[in-house]
Amino acid sequence: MSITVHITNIIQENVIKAIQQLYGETIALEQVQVGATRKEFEGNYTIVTFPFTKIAKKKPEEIGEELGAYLVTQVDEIQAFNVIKGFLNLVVSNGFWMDFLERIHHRTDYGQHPANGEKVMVEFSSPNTNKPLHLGHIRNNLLGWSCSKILEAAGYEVVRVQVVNDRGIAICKSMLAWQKFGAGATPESTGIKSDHFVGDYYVLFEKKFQEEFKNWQQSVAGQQVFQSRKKSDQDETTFFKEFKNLYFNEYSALGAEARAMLRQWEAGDAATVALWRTMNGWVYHGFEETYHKLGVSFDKYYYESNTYLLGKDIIEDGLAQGIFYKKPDGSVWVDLTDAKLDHKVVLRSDGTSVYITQDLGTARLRYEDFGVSRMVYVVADEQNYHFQVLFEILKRLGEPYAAGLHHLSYGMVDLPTGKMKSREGTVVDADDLIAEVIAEARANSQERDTLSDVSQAEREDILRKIGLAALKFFIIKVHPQKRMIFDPKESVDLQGQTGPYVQNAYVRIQSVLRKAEDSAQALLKNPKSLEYNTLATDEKDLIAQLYEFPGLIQEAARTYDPSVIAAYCYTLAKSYHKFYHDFPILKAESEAAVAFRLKLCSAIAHTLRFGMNLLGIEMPERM
RNA sequence: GGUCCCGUAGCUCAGCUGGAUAGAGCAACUGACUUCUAAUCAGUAGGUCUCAGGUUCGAAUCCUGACGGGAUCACCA
Repeated sequence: MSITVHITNIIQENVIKAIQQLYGETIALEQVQVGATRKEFEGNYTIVTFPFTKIAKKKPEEIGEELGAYLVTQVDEIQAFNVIKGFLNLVVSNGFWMDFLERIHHRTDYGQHPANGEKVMVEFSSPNTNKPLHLGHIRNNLLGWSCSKILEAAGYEVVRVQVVNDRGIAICKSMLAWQKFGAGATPESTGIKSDHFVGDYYVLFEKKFQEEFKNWQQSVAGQQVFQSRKKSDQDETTFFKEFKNLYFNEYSALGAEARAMLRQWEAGDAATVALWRTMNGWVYHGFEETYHKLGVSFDKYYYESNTYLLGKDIIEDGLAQGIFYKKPDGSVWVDLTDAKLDHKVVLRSDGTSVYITQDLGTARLRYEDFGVSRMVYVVADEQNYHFQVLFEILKRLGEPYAAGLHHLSYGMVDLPTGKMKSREGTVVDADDLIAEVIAEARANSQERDTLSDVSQAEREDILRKIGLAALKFFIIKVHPQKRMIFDPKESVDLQGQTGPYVQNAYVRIQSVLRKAEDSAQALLKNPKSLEYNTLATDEKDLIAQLYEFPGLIQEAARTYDPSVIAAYCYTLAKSYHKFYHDFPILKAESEAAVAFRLKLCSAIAHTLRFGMNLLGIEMPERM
């Protein structure tokens, strides 16, 4: 976007001048409220005059009249005004809108801000390697991806990373189950997508473990434990449910084997490490396929197997600086009670790391790797407390990037029946879901029969774009902070406030431009459009909406909130659909009108495409 | 129990740095395709913005307190 000052700033500054001249008081910029004029009134921008009544000692209406008169004479872009109660509505001149459209209609990157020299890291996805990706990961990936795109559009250089949790007891469970029951099967030999293949062994382990646990519960040993350890009024079922973890760690044969495997892995046992590499390799292969389908990618992968020992040096730093303290047993703590965050262990008494030690170390490592001034962590809201603690510690340590840390926290995706639970088999698988939405788009398209003349490959590409748009838009349009409900049984909507609705506005424009053929190019360059001086309200509104786009991107970047871009794209598409319905374009009343409307269409198409791209949504040329 | 988040139409969601009559979509009902793609448009109906106080010229929006839902408060990750 050009460096031109937004018109609301011009208005604000002139209101300040007017108040100075008329009433002899100096006010701050923030005191001048300039908003968009509501549809029912005439005008583009509205100033609220109530706050000035004390300064002016006049009625809001009088102030409105006086300010309006001043602005019309002093500001070229303001053509007229009207006052309704305490609201001063300003009408921006046609010339201003026309000039603006002339400047941007050909720009495919309208909305892109110039580089600001700042580098920001966005961490997202961050899966465990024992299970395939599910609906929760989809929300995470979409938020992370669009957040990074928005930051780029706002002028940042972005580094996309993910931290892969590739170690620990969970992957050992899959490994063990495969070793014991797999009989040498591979993803290739079974034809199962490789991350699902590994996930199936994780599920198999849990199944075998449950069987073992059940048998033990009936055994003499199990009953003895129940009798001796149960709390007074606890029944058998409840007791054993709560006892599960302890059983795994202290009684289970399978548990012992899995833990032994983890120890061997940590000791660097060659065979165990080889198996671990093989199975994680399968998982990564499957993940990449899903990422590819989702349209996300990463610049750098951090593996916890490499980073889980990091952070010890930071502990030393913190102790030296007196930020941490050591307990007699050797464990290291931080006192964050003055930040309302309690005491927190940062190193175990045996000298090994806890989760946050690793995160401290990884933060510093990333800074050393990329020199970013900001880091955004896209992680579900169940970790809010963890990130408050992490950021507070990094701040106290005086890390150079500490002021630029942000936790993009998002709510869980619930099913109509409640939470997704893997144990109850209600987890919505990412690959299944993607396939379903595309199938839905296909079914819908067949009824419509508008794509019968395109090639098979092209049609599949279009359907893929439509299906994914439906899914992505549905998720992105909800404010990240809110929990959202997703009903997988009810097929994703393709009509109304949806991705395909926005795509359709774009497709209609492309269709018009195709119809205009050669003349379109000439008309798009035709300065005659400037002679079109009877701008209808709908046309003016469309240009005014386009005008707000760059500012909105900044807003979305500032608040790390992609949902505002989704809302914008929808509103713009809605306005266009109405315009398209009510106004002829190629058969407009004059050559100037045709040229103008084509430029308007072109600008809208570019903006919609750019905006949807920020959400990770591709635009088809037809549908 | 402490802390944090959420509560807006039957359903899914906007609006929340205080401003005009609280907006969309879905579902329901009515109408518009010989005219640039009807995945569209126009209309009807649907609200105690959870509740109660407070601040203000003005509160869905800010403050306090209830109520309801969720998360978290491990030498787990």
